[in-house]
Amino acid sequence: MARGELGVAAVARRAGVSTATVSNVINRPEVVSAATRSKVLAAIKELDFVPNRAAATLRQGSNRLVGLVVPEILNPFYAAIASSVADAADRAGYAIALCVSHDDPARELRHFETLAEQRAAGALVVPLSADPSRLSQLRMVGARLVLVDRVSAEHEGCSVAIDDVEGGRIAVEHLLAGAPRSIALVNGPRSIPQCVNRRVGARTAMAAAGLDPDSLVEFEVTDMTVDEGRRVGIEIARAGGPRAVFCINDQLAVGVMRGLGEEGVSTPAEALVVGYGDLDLATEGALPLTTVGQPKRELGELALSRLLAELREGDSHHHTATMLQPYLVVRDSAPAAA
Amino acid sequence: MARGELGVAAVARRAGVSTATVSNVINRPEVVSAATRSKVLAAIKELDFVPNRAAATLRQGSNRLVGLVVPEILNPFYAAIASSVADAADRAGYAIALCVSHDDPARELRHFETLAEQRAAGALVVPLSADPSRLSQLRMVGARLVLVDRVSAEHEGCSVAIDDVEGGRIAVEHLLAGAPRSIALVNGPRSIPQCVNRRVGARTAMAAAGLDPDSLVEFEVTDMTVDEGRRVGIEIARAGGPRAVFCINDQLAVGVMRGLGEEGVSTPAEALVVGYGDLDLATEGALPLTTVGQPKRELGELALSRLLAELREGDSHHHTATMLQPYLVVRDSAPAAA
DNA sequence: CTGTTAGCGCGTTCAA
DNA sequence: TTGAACGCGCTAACAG
Repeated sequence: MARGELGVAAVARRAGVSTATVSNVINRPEVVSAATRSKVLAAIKELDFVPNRAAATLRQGSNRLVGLVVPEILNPFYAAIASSVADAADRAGYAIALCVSHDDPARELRHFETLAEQRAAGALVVPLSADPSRLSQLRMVGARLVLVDRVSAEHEGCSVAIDDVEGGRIAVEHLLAGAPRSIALVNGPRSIPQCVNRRVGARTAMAAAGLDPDSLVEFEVTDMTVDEGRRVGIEIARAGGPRAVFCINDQLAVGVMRGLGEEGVSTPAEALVVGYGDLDLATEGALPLTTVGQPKRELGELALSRLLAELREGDSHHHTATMLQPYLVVRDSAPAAA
Repeated sequence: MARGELGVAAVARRAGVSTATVSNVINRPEVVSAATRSKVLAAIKELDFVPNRAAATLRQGSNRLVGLVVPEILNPFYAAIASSVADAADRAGYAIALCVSHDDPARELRHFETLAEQRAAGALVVPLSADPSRLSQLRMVGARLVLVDRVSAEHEGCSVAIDDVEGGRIAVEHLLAGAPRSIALVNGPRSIPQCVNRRVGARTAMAAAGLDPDSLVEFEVTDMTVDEGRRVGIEIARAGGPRAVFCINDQLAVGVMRGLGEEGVSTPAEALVVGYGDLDLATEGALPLTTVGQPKRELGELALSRLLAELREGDSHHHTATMLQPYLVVRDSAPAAA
């Protein structure tokens, strides 16, 4: 109304029916006779009636709104999740509240509060820390939660993640197929779970090939950037180090390729490089980087569908922890073994 | 309240005050004496009271929620806008509803309806078409609108955009400083306003240098991708075409560099290339691409601040159309003239 | 500074 | 299948 708004009452009057009937036409059209229905719809159109969802929310205790809480939206990985979640939410008639925690736990907490105040039906969250106690505020108002890209034994609810161990494994498995003298791992800080897990996978692949996991030549960088990668690439080249390099992300891989190249070690002729993440810079062909792809779209879609299922099923719902499988994207930097 | 919820009344009882006082503590703390305030805050904490914004919205006619309607969130340009808008909204205590129209006008329209039903206070929209009539639904419920990255003479409201003409101009101006024999423009479809505007700027720069704008050697591609750019790069190289190339976006520029390179034309020694957009693939150093940078963060922040100003000022607000200036980011693909 | 009261618009009874 | 009436939780207006 806001502009002389009148609500269902006005529509009811106009259509010569009761407010309950108008409500039914909007929410359960199948329960209203075709004749009344079209009368009501006509009245709605004539009056430019816009249902007030706040009233419905107040009445029903929950809004058709789901929160999407991510650490960062500039990161293409999260952007991809947001994109698929937005699509799926759209189809289901839910609005999505974008919450960017920006690596700030306080901000994340404020977002939970806001979602609770809005009586969001639920939230998909990529939590900053796996500490589940922070999520209690949301549960308090009956919101359902799905953990995305993280798993937590303590989390009471569904979770959907991508198997980083497997990703590390297939990356190194692929490199080993080239029968290199030795293999390097360019890793990020151990404080990042992904780095830990991908490394575990890498070592698993070594062991599976009958090699000593400790023979993996490890480099650890603080910033997982192209520049750091380049530095490591130069170092590897000068030291005559491994000619097969698994980088924990694509930025590092790009840098390593450049660093190697600057020292006269060409890819893939003299060195193989595998990245991780399948960023646009790889996808769009900026660089022919062999990398580990992640089912980002499925991740988002599945997360939302788990949430909706929980909403639908209520207490009869039983939680699931899903692990999606990454896949190898073979390009020139590490071609398939002959 | 969803879990035996009781609302302000319960808090009021617990604190021994009236509901109005509780409301004041929440919304205008400065109007309540320190003593009562702390009593109320204590009660709120003890009861784990979570204000129900739906009720407030119902009462006030508008939610502290702004819609962000973008064509696509995977596009890093829009992701950057989303990021800055999210930050700014956060600071202002607004939630943001992410609406991805995905190049589908019907979906865009549904988003407007949803925002209207949620009684969003306003929306920042990057419209699919400049047709302003589609926005009426939102206005109908009193929502304020700010147009982002588009201008429309017919739009009743503020707008914030980036000056693409100027961007095209500085790009070609920079190339001209290298005193090339001639200049190529690799453009996208004329149906895209950005392509038209950047071209205008390019021609302006030609004219300003005393050259015939028609001497600009133009290539037009349908898909503005790396692959298409590569195709054009090869074509330019083989034809012995211009050795200074302005590409309408960074993907094309990357492709052109590659295509030229494949034909033995090296950058920047034998050819200069300038892109547009300053995508991550450039920023992160994947490729040392000289390009036109855009103040994306400012764009988002300013858009939201215009919206908030309009909300604050009400009818005394007067609309503004702001044009932000792009800037040249000089890297190796077209270094500064000696 | 604080209390009282009257709806905001809708979904849901319950009866007809 | 439809109608009448109630109240969800909150805030604006006014009274004290």
